[in-house]
Amino acid sequence: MATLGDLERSVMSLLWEGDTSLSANDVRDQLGEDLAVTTVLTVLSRLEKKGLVRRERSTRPHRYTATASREEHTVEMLNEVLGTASDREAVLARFIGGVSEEEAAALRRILK
Amino acid sequence: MATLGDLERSVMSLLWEGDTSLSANDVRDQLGEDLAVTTVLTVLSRLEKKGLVRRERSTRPHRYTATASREEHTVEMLNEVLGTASDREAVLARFIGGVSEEEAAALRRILK
DNA sequence: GCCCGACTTCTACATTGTGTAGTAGGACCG
DNA sequence: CGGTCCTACTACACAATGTAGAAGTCGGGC
Repeated sequence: MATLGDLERSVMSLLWEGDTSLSANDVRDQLGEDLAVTTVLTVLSRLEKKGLVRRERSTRPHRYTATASREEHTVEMLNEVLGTASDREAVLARFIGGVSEEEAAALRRILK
Repeated sequence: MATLGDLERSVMSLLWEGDTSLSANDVRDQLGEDLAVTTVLTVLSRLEKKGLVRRERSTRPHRYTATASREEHTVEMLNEVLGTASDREAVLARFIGGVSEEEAAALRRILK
């Protein structure tokens, strides 16, 4: 399971928000908290190991980017959760039954 | 986040499967592994604290039941994940776009 | 070619969640 | 009253995460 800690999530948010790649220092600056750069580097390494982040090693301050968009990642999570269901259709039915009317309309369009 | 460990998940499976409430001993017996009852009790307590399990304290071997069905729980998880999305519709679109044709048909029916 | 400063890697420690279980205490049955 | 059954409390190991210092490396200026 790719469960993220608070700091990891914050870092991913930054990488998902901006469309440019960031260096460890960029990340540290953009996070509100006052962290050591090594802390950020550790987190980035862990995220890389988890496959959520790609690291450009050829440039000298290495630059980091998310391997998938936030939406793609969220969909992966959804599918992971749905994968644990014994009765997928029952779960989908309830889940979809719970979305707003607007969203339901959008879904009808998509399913056409 | 209500993320479950392996043993916790196994116990929840038992409680979700059978429709009767179970005592700690029942759970221990029905799990394949050879665990101490105290282990099972610890896990059940933690699940209770997480709100996944209800404990009947009035009977002498306390009896345990899941507070929600497996499907309900899965839907909760899905909503939790969806809640982290910035663009819900985009996520839903991708997610729903990925289900099988059969499931899509079922969803169309539900959305009517 | 060599050194300095920036950058990365390695190592480390605290905290928390989970698996696992022993031990002690309360209630009941005989 | 003693044994049995059950629960509560306590404990410990292991992994994940937040946090950072110390040590190593690399590129650019001299």
